[in-house]
Amino acid sequence: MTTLSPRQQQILEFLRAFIEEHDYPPSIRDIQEGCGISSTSVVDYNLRKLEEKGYIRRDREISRGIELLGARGRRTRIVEVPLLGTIAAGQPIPVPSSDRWAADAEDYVPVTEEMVRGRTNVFALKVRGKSMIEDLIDDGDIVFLEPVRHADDGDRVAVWLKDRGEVTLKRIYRENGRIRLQPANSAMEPIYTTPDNVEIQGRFISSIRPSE
Amino acid sequence: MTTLSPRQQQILEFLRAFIEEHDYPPSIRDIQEGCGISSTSVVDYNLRKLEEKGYIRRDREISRGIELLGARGRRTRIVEVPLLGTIAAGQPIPVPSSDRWAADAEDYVPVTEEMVRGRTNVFALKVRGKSMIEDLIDDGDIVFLEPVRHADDGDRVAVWLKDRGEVTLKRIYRENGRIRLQPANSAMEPIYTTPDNVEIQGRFISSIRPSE
DNA sequence: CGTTCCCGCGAACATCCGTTCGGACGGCGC
DNA sequence: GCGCCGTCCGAACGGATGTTCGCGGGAACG
Repeated sequence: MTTLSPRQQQILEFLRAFIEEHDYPPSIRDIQEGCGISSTSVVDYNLRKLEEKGYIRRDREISRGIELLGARGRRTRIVEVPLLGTIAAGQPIPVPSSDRWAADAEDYVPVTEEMVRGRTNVFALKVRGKSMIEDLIDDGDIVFLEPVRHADDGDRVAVWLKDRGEVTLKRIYRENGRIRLQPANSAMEPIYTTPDNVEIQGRFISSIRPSE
Repeated sequence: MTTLSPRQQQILEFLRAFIEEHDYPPSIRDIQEGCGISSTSVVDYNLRKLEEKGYIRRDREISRGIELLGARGRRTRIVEVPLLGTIAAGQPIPVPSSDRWAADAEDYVPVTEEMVRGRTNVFALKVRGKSMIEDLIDDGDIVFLEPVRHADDGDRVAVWLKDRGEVTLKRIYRENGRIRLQPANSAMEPIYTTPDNVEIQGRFISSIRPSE
């Protein structure tokens, strides 16, 4: 990335501070005053430079049409993932449909779009228990799942066990007519059951660990 | 919180969508067109209502001077954390100073501010090896550290071992005059050394697991 | 029916604001 | 010197934008 003149650094820093404070970008004249510049054209000139170099994006002819870009000229968006409940809770988790998939979410988890790996309709569950500890999923972690009905052997999936009326996160394996739900915890035994007793609710995408 | 008229809900929703798309608020006339309203004064009227009811904040006389308030409006900010290198690399990692703390970063990791727990000057390192696997930090994970020089017993810290010319992530314990660097991996032995051989570079805050 | 209140409409106004243009200053290479 | 280039200056133009005001329709109420 190209180098910035002192004035450009100053303007960039002012942009950050201004947006941080106001939640909307400054006008050219705001920048002018804030940086002690004597003419608006100087601001315009340097903003063009900053745009060429990929630090900002401008919408021409539009007041305050300045958008700060990230490190490599990219813009990281935030996805609000609905937190639908706890996994291993006694209640089955309603699987979201795509139209009103988040209507009954208690809460939302804001994460960078990288966490959902480009998937759509991702939902989140809070993990209870340590049954997946060897897959590095701890008690209290939040897991992100994509709503799928089918999974491959070895996938980490949230399944609803009909006879137990319970949803659990396990690795799934099909073994000659029956289903093995394998915890990632050597102290725990797998669950064996039949295909008609399980309903796959989602496949594991990623997880985060909330503040300790 | 008071109830909103359909028009006010419509405007509020438009505000959210517009800001999400542009990163700056709409003008009155943007709202007018976007909501199919025939007069700017109607927009102004309803914006006043929204401000009275506490959904937005307005800066008078300032174009696009609208700020979204409230839980759903509160924007989660993104922090660009400099990725300074790999931990357990052969090279000591230069600890950033607060003024030019990120000048030599190879890359930046965008994360929600929750990941840095409100700390400032946080930096990131990519983990190599499984020495902290029982603390749920895997090979390839990215850890976030706050630059500190001192730590308490049991803290997970990045330390520079002077004699090895190496930086490593371990739990630190002081034991009658010497230092024990404890891996979270029962297959590995702790490192014993002397206080003058270690230099604490940062304390563990959180970690993420990049795409698999 | 009259009054009041909420809400919408249209136009006009004053200002805000992005853009442009001519000019100037200083460093650098030829 | 001379030209070129990056940067800055001051002023002006014109469109964008927030604000205001008078007016009207409709619902609720006495």
